[in-house]
Amino acid sequence: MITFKQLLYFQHLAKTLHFGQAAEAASISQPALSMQIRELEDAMGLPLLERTSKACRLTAHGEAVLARANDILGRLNDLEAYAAHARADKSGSIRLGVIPSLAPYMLPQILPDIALALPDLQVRLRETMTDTLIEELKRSDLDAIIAALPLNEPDLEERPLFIDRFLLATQNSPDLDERQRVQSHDIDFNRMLLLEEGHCLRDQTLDYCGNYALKYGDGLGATSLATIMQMVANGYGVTILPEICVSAEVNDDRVALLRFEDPQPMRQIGLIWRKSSPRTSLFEELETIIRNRYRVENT
Amino acid sequence: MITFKQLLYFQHLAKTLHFGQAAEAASISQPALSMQIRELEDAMGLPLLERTSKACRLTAHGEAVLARANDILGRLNDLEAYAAHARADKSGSIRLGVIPSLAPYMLPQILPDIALALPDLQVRLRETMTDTLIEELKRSDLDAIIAALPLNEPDLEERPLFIDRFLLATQNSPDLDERQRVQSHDIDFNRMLLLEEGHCLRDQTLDYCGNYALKYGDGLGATSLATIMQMVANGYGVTILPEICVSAEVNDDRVALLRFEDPQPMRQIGLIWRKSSPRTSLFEELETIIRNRYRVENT
DNA sequence: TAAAAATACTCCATAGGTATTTTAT
DNA sequence: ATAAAATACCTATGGAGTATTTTTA
Repeated sequence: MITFKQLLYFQHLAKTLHFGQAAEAASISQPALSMQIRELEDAMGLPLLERTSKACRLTAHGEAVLARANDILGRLNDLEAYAAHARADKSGSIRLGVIPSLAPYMLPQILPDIALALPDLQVRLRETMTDTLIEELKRSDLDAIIAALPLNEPDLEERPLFIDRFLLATQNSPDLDERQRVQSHDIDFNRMLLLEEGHCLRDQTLDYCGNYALKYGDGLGATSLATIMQMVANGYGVTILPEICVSAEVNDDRVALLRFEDPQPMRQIGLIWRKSSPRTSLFEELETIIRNRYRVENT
Repeated sequence: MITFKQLLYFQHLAKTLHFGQAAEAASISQPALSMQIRELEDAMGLPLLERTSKACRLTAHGEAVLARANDILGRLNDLEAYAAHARADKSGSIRLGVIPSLAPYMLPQILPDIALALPDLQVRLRETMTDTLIEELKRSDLDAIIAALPLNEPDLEERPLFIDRFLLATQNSPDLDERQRVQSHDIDFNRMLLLEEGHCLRDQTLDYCGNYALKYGDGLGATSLATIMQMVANGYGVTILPEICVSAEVNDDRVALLRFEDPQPMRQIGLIWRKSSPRTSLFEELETIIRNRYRVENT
C-alpha cells in the first residue's frame, strides 16, 4: 500500500535528484530512502526515476506522480494545520457568563466535565443577569453565556442545552399529596415570592402568573433563591422553582414541591455566543459536553 | 504520523458509526480499527467521535476531518488509477516501423533493452521505406516509427534519438591511410553506389553529392546495403555508409572506411508517433530506452 | 444482562539503522 | 578511483490478531 512517507520521500528525492541528499533532507539514512522509493515504484508498478550513478532524473511517469504527490501532501498539511488550529482554540481561556438562577446549580456539575474534556482550557466565570451578560458578550468582554432562551439577538448564536421545568414550592402540610399536579388556578398569586428585578426567572414567573403577582403581591424581590426558599419554608409564601435548583435548595421538610399539570411551565436553557466568533467549534464542543451532562432531562 | 490507513478506517467508521461494522468493512478486527482511530485522534490532538456504548457520532472536528480525509483518499485513488492506466499502456502490443537502413542494425540492440524494461509489451515490427511508414503511421496501421528526421509532418511528434554519422566506404589499398579525413571534392561521384529509389539514405547521399551521382553515375540502385558493400569490396565503386551499419557490414579487408572532414555528413535518427496518440508516455519511455542505448553517440 | 468498545497480550511484518557491495564514470 | 545507489543483515517499533475486561443502556 502507498504511504504518506513514500510520497514525502519521493518529494524530497524529486527536489534533490540525489538519494543521499534527499535522505539527509528527510532525516533518514540513504538505504531507508532507497527502499521506500523502491516500494513506491513497486506499488505503482511504474519506474519513477532513471538512475545513473551520477545523478538521476524523473521519468514522465515520475513527473505525473510527483504532481499528485505534491497535491496529496499539501492537503495532508492542510489537515494538520486544521488540527493545530483547533487544538490552539482549546487552550488558553474563555470568559463564560452564567445567570444567577443557573450558576450555583450547573457549574458544579459541568465544570468538572469541561476540565476533563478540555484540560488546557481555562474557564473564567462571570455571574450576573441576562441583559448584562448579553451586553458584555456583544462587546466581547465575554466569549459565551448560559441563559434562558430565546434572546432574539440576531448577532448571537443560540444553542439549546436542556429544558428546565418549573415546580411550585410551598410550605409542607400533612394533607399535601406531592404526587398531585397543580394548575395555574390553584395558585394564590398574591403570595408569590419573586427575585428582585432584572432576573429572568422573575420575568418568567410573572409571565406564567399573567402579572397578577406584580399587581397584588409583594413587589419587593429577594436577591437569591436561597433566601426565597427560606421564606417558603417559614410560610411567608410560595414560589416557582426551576427543577435544576431542587437538589441544592430543597433539603428542608417544611418545603413541599408540586409538579404542574401539562403543559408544564419551563424554561429552555441555552448556550449563546457571537455568530462572528472564530471559536465556534470550541463552543460547539462545550455545547456537546453540557448536553451530555443533561442528556436525560433534554429528551 | 497520520497514515492513509487511519484516514481510510476513519472513513469506514464515519459511514457505519459502529466500530464492529467498520472493522468488518475494512477487513480487520474491531480492536485493530479501534486502535488506529485512537492513533488518528492522538495525532490530531482532537476527539473525532463521541462514543457511547450504543452507537457513536462524529464531533464537529470529526466532520471537518472526515471531509478532508475523503478528499485526500479520493486523490490517492486518482493516483492509483493513473498508475493502473499507465501500467495497462505498457502491456499489450505496439506496431513499430523501422527503415531498412536501420532495422538490421538497431533492432538487435534495442529489442533486448525493450523486452527488459517493458516485459509485458509485445513489439510487432515492419520494415519498409520512410514514405510508406509515414502513411501507415498516419492511418494508425503503425503506432510509432524509427526513421531519419526531419519528416516535417505537423501531426507527428518527432523525438531525436541519436546522430548517425556517414562514412565513405571504398576499396582498400596499401597506400590508404584510414586516419585521414576525406572531403567532398576528394570523391569521384561517378563511382558512387546507391540504394534503389525510395530509400532515404539514397536521397541523403545524393543531397551530399549535389546530385552529381545521379547525373553521371550508375543510376541503378541496389536493394540492400549488404549488396552495395559487396560491390565496394570488389572495386565496383564507393558508397556512403552510416556509422551504425559498420559493425555488421564491414568485415572484409578489402573495404576501407574513411571519416569525413567536419562538418561531417550525418543523419538524425528519431522516434516518431502521432501527436494525437493516447500512449505518449509509453513512447516517451521507448525514447528513453533507445536514447540510453546510444547515449555516447548522441553527445 | 447484553452489546459494544477498550484493554491486554502476543506475534510478525516492516521501517530504519549500520556495514558492505555493486556500478558507472 | 571515486561517488552514489543498492544490498545484506539486524533491531525494534507497531500493526493486527485473539481473548478478555469494562462500560452503559
